[in-house]
Amino acid sequence: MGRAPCCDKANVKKGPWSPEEDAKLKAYIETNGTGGNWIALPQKIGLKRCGKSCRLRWLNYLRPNIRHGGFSEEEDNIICSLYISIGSRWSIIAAQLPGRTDNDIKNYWNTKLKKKLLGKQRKQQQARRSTCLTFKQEMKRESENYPVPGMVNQASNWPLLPPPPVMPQPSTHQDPQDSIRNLLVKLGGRFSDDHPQSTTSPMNFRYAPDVPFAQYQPYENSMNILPSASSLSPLNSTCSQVTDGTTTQFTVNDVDGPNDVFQDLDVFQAELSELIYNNNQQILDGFEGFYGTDNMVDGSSTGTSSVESSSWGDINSLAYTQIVPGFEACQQQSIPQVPTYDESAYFRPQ
DNA sequence: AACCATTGCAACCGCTCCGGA
DNA sequence: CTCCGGAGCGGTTGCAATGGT
Repeated sequence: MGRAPCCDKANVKKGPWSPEEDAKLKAYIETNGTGGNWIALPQKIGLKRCGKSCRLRWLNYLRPNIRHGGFSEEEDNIICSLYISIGSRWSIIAAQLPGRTDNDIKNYWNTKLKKKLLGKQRKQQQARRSTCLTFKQEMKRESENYPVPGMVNQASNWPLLPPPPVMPQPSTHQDPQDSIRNLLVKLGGRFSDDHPQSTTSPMNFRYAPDVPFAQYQPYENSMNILPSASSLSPLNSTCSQVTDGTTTQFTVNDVDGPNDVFQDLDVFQAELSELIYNNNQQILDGFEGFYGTDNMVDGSSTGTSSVESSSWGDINSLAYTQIVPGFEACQQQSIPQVPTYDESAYFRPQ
């Protein structure tokens, strides 16, 4: 037995709103307000619409000061940074962009922003792939000379690696109002350096909207937030390996300890581009496919839904593959069903 | 010009949260 | 404390507009 519908589905109109309906709804709300009861509102004004539909129409379209389209670079940055830090919590993101609705931002992300970012990445991947081909051939030659039955990517067979890419350095000035950080704290988030005693993971921030403001709970299994790419040098991270005979488990450690998040908003855009530029095709394809968070970093369950896992997995893949050299290789080794990827040659366990 | 594919956006659906009884 | 109903949210769908062949 399901829940009773909020309205009589047979007697409500669906689909696009007519100008007359818009005018009725707008006039009533501007005069009387919503009255705190959307369900009853359509009957009051003689609209054959579901209350939820009225609410949506008002919030997304009729409400004063609504802006549609024409997102600025600054807005792009805010959306990206918040998406990475708090995921697809569109209403929270929208709250930081005056005049924007959650629906608008959601649509903008899904239809433009994501593609825009991934488009850059694909170009870079093509360039990088050709470089990798050389290493692939090297590896193949070497494995033919020194075959190890049943073992792939064993450390002793790894080719010498090119030096890691030079990361953009953060600007030296410290932005006094780290707006994103402040926002997240304001929303009830937590940073590792705010609560040193709770550094159970190297980067243990997670936005926790379900936790009342200032009541922080440990999120030991939570997904880690993307730290400033430049604040975490690839050289300062290690990836330890434990093999149980059937699968290989990797753990990412940042030897520098807890890291602040979003150290400098000014370099965010460059960093984001850098992140995306430097990811492999498999992670990229994760946007269409799926990587659950259960397969992330420590392999522990996060308790998130599959849908949520997908989002966080995607974004955190982007983050970690940049932060930790060879993170993609970690992923592939702990997810045996994922086909082997040539660029694993870039990773060498320490 | 016609057809098909893609894109963008408005709207819907179903779920969770939350406050009041 | 439990239940119920409304509000709010995020994912998904439907369709018109646009672009490509």
